[in-house]
Amino acid sequence: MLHFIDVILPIPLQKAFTYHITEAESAFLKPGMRVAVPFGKSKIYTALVYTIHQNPPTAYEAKTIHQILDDSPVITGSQLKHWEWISKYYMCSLGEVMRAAMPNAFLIESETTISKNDKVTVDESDLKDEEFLIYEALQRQSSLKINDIVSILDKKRVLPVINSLVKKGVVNLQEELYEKYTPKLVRYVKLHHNHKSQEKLQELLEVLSRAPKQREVVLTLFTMEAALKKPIKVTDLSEKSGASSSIIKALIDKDILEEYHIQTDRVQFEGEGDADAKHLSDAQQKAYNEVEAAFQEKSVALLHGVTSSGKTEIYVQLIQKQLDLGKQILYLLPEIALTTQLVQRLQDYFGEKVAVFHSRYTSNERVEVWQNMLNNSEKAQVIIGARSSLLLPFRNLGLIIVDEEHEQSFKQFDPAPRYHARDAAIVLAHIFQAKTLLGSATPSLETYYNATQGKYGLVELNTRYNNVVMPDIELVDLADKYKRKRMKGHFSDRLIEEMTETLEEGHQIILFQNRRGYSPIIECTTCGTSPQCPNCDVSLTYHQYRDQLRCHYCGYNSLMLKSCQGCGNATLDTKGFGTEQIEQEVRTLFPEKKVARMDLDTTRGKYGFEKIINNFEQREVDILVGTQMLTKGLDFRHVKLVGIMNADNLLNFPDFRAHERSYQLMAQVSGRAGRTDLRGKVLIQTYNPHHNILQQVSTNAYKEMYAEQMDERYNFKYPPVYRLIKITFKHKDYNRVNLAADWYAKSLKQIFKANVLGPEAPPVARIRNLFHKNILVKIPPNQSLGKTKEVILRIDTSFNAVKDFRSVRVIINVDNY
DNA sequence: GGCTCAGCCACG
DNA sequence: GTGGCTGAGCCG
Repeated sequence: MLHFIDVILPIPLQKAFTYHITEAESAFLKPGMRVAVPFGKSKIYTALVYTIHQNPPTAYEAKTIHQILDDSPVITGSQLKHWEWISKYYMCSLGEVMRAAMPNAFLIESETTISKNDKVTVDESDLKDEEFLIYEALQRQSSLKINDIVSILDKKRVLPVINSLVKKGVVNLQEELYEKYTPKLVRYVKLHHNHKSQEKLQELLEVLSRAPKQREVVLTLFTMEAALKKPIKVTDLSEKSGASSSIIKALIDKDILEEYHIQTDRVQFEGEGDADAKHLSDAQQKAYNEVEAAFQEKSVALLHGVTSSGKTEIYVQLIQKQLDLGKQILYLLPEIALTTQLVQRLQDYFGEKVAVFHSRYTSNERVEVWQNMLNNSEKAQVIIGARSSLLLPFRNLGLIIVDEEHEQSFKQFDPAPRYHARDAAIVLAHIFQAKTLLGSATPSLETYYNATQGKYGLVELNTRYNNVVMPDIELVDLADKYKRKRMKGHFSDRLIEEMTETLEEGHQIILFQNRRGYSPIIECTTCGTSPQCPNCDVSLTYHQYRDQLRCHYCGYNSLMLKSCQGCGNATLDTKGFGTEQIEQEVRTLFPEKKVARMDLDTTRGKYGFEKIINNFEQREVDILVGTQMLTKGLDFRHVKLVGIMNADNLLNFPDFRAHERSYQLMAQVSGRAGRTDLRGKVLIQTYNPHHNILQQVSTNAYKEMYAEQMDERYNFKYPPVYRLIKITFKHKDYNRVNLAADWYAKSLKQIFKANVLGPEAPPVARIRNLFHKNILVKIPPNQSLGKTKEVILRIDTSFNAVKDFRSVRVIINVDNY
């Protein structure tokens, strides 16, 4: 009997790949183990065993695997089930899910190295110039990597040269595999076993009487061992005894001390772990009870609690309950809200049981969390993480909390898998028969819809913790202020008054402007031309702090122009404004106050935003200017005033969710005001003070907003009433994208008729020199989502059969909102 | 003519 | 994803 495995490879291919294995391997391998397999002409990749079977492939001879990498699965069965759902629902390959889920260190790849063949005497005249260069380099170095050769020859295509050398027998090729994960080893010391007996010890101390420093070290080691009763780190010994590492090394070299290594976790917990959970207020207790009651009947519940209502305390109670039942908890947050503040708080309650997982972790750190979870270790009972932590190997999940449920950053856009963490969380919980709690002060329409339809339980929490009053929200009419010349730059007299007062009282201010840079458009007042990005169809944004023009789509940048490229006049003017300009104006208005800016440009780097948040927390900054980053579940205690510089560019955003988003954004920023005993103040500057959304924000009328927006969604057939699938086409040839998109749309329309919109060019029709076109498929409530996807896949297959279309990149985005 | 580069295909 | 093949374009 022949044995085979189908494997998942971390590449975007739908196909299954079959390899031949021996009978012994077949008995040993289990789904979820990693194997190294040859793929393509020379490379070796990490693959995951998917199925083990006895069906030989008919069309080809299966290759054999290179080696087995694990002795037990690194992927659990429930994980595979979840991956399958993601791959099917979001129309991507299992390989793409695998790539997103697995820490990089698990995905070893081979690297080709070249060494010289000593068995052959080389006739140097037989070598071409390039071949000789490599031959020469090998005289000095025993082996070369492909990259080394690229730099020796200074060109990209080096493989033909190498192949020719192999043919001539001058060199040999090896494929080397590297295990990328390196455990962190900590050095420990103990007394060398030669000196363990009492008499030997006496002897030793006498010998050392002439080396007081070394004697001191040995004595310190004894006291430490006696006091701590656990292994002694070299660093600790050095610190306690005041001896330098060279003294300790001398003792080790003399076989007086013995060093050894213990593998340790890179991620160490810091919290106390014994803090008592805060007592719930009556309102919180009531909400907690209602959540529990909802879970009796439904597997998902929405906790709709106004900003500062103390949702976290309720989560803490729910987590404690699951821990008592011996279950794991996943606490999902938008990436940016994963600050040390919050993690610290939870570690104070749950100590070592808390594990954190997010994209700023290094590959090695991720492997450690992964391993802890596979072992169902005590250290991985409460997982706090961003979107991607959904893909971890849970063993015994009892509850998933999705906090700030409305955040759009839960949806992954690029690359595939384009999953929504909230929805994928509900499916994951279902696999474990666990519960999901969605929390938000401004729930997304689709979630609130599901809650009102009875699909989810609904719990409302309307009082703020400690009975802090909701902030007072005032709308400022910009048209009127400009007409009456009450503006200084982009600040109305009202905003300046409130700022002055707040600063005098010693409180802090947040200013919100949803655009980074200094100004989004530079325009020549003589001829009207404005500098455009050479690769994208957008105008360049001026960034003053580097005196640069930058494209926010492709990263292109150039120095700020001195004069217009069109007419040569030095009559350049700025249009529109971003965070930089606001920051600058604040400095002029309040020169003695400290201002900081928080946007993509100031938060690059591993701890970029944490630094800004901490500075603000510590009150080293009085005024914080920022983009929507400010809204994501950050806790600032001393902010009294929030200013929204211009609400209109939010409201006018070309997207069916613009109004919903604007409400959420403004309500969330407003929620940052007035945390302590004083009432917060929010000023919203706008040209449309009578806009319904602004009225609803200022009166905190979520339900009105919901009802009105739902009306529009019904009328215009948008989610949550209809579902959406967006299909994007990209190609560097304008005509080809158009033809391809037209063909695709025509095929779709034959089946879905008027529910196919487009093809339409997006507002920015060219990005990185690729032209874009979109088709939107709307799916009515009574139409099967699964069937719809089948039709799309069928059309996609025939599309790819057309030779001219194959090179057009097609991106299918399910639930593209 | 020979070389390089881009586009396209297949990979088990 | 990546190497190999093929045809188009460019310099000597």
